[in-house]
Amino acid sequence: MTNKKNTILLAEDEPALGQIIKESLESKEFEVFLAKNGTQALELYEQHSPDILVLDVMMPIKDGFTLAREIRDTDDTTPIIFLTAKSQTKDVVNGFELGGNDYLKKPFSIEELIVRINALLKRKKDEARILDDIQIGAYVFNHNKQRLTCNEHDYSLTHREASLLLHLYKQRNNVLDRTFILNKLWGDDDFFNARSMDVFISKLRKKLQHDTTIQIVNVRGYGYKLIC
Amino acid sequence: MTNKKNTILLAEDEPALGQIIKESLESKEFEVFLAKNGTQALELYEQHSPDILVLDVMMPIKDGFTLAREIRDTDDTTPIIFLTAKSQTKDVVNGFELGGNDYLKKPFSIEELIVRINALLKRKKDEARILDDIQIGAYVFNHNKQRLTCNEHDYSLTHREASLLLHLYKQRNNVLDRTFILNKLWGDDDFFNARSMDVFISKLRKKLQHDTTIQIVNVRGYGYKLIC
DNA sequence: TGCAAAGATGATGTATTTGTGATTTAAGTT
DNA sequence: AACTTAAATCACAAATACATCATCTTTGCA
Repeated sequence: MTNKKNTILLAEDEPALGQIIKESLESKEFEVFLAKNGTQALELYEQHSPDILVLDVMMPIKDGFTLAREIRDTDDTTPIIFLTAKSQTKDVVNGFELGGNDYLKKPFSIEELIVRINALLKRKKDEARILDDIQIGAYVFNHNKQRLTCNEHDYSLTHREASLLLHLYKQRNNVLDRTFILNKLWGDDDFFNARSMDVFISKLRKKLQHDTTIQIVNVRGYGYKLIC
Repeated sequence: MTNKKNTILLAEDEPALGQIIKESLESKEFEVFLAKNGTQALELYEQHSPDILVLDVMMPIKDGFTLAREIRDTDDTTPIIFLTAKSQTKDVVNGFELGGNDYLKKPFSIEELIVRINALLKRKKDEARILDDIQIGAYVFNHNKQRLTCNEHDYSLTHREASLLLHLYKQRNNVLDRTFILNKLWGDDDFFNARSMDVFISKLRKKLQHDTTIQIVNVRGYGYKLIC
């Protein structure tokens, strides 16, 4: 993926504070759009589709909470961090209920803001990753393309194989319940589907055999565990 | 899904504080396992596989950071909240780098802890949801089962249809780039794949026609936008 | 207004996927 | 050690998915 700067929309009505936060973030290789009220922030949001929003709660014309509510109407993925002078926990609750992802009380350290921004961006990236390459031992598994690659070996997986492997991966090093997976993928955990599932486990094992540290072990009566 | 209590592993060496947090959380319908040091916490973690971890950083025998590092070796999904008396931002940075998901400085309000716990649990649930039912207008879309349902209409989707719809959904109300989707799903954006994609857009439109508020609109030369 | 490029849609033959049966192997139990 | 139940593996017919072709419609622009 391209390695361009992450963009931040910063809404802060106090000019001096806004400027210093902006500069600090820019020095950490973020691209920052600074708005001095909620209305201006909404404009900048629509123009630039920033990666993350840092919103002061108390602003003239339109406050941070109202702005967040408007944005969340159509966009429930872009992370939001609220900044506030109020120390009322009621506001914290309010912020999270509106779909905020973090809440920082003034005064805060810039360092901490940056850490929390990075944590949310990392999460966002991790979530997207499910659609990209997943490392499993020496293999690369792409659920979306239904491919499983290991050195010169390159398998294309069927839908069943790919879904099953994804579930095993999501529970890696833990037992994945037979009935859970049968209900989830086959829709019903009857005898025949269970036989069918056996076959697909078998197929996956064959394709995963080039890295012996990876194993799909059976837990008799319960399910399967992907060890990697 | 079952509606049983969410479980919390709380590691806090100060007995009085530990007890009061435990009771507060229990009053909010959480099931709480209280450990008084990192070693005991690890045992409880392995016994109960809690939904979320709340770890005091400074503890005798084994501190919260060390514990987190051990847990993250095999489990990078269970959310971790650190509690600390230290106000050094260096520690906050440290906490997040170890794979922590939130960091609360003592003294904190119980209310705020609860809000942050709920925010992380909600996120966890949302992430799992990608494997479950997604609402699109009057439809229910299950990417995993490759099904699309609307009242009495019930379609089973092919892998291509399901993946395409998921991508459109993830970018809903925004333009999804043609070449992006071609590279992502077909692996290459040549002429023939583009024709193929047209066909699948067509098939999706047909299956989505029972709710007229949903539309896949073409943006000539760029891509498609799912409006819902 | 007309032309060229982009997009939409239906039909179809080929290739792939999957459920199921038959058979073998392994794991617990008495 | 015999027995019961669960799991593994192979093979194959029926069902399904997909690329591609042919044809038609829309859009943007000269």
